[in-house]
Amino acid sequence: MPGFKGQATYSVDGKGRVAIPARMRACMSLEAVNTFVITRGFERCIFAYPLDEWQKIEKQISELNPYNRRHRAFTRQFMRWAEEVVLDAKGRIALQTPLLEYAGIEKISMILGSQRYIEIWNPGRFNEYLDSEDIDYETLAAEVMGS
Amino acid sequence: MPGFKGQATYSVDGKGRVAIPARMRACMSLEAVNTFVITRGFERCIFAYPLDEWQKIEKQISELNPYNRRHRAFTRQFMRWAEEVVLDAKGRIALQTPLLEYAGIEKISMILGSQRYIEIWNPGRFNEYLDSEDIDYETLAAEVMGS
DNA sequence: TTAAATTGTGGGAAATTGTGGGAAATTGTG
DNA sequence: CACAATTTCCCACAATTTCCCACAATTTAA
Repeated sequence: MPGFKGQATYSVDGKGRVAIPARMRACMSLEAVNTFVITRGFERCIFAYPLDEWQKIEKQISELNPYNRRHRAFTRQFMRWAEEVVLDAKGRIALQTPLLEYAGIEKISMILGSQRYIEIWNPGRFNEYLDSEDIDYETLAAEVMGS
Repeated sequence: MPGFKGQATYSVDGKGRVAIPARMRACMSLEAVNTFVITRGFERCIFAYPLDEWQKIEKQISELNPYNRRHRAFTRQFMRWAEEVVLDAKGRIALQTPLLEYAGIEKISMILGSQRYIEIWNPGRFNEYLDSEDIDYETLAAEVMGS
């Protein structure tokens, strides 16, 4: 099970459809049955989980205690933005308006493979993110992966 | 058995009918036989459980001790607002006046998927809830799902 | 280097979904 | 038993979504 890799800049058409790059589609397992769950991601982008990966997360959510106020709050926030979408015959998914607004995406989107999931960004916003977050590749690597 | 997800803003007509979004209807198991149990929810919204899910909860309630005063109190409060409703041909359910009043719903309702059940809110009240409850998505996630 | 296959883009037609309202059936009341 | 009020069932319409086809660009194969 290889993770999602690579990046691409694709157009978003009038119906909110975005193509998922073929080489990323090729990484999906059969259990995902050509289905993604898209939702609000961190840093204002859209996350797209292949169905089988999403189900692992949802299982954790289902084990929370619904009589605990904070657990309820999290379940609501987590689930209400999520949406199951199936690839069409041309390998595209449809993104609903609320998610597009959240991510500030209009005509153009940037698609990143990020191991277990795919990220969909407004290209400009992604560059701002790179500038704002103090990301020096080597420093970051040492901090996160270093001893 | 995927949980309910997504959100929608739908109208409530003069007869108190609300459509359940098609995406959510698709999540119901066959055992639910197109039936929901609606009741008072927490945070002043309406909860709608698919019948099979409700039955699991009712089973837990049935195991409470009827000779314990607090258990009796909880059982009363839990059961007396509950109502079985069947989807009509267009995928709607009818909400009775007492529940609509409890949730403060008039013309417009907000419908949230929340894993095991669906929530129906007055949209304004939902926003107030978001403001009042301290909900920063990332903070909440860390708190509930562990660091 | 050319031909064939695949991939990304767009749009029209068909099916589904959400909304509202009227008529028939049911219920409760006097 | 009759009447009013409510609920259920059914139909019509508009909006949206889904499905399908055409075409251009790119990649792969010969």
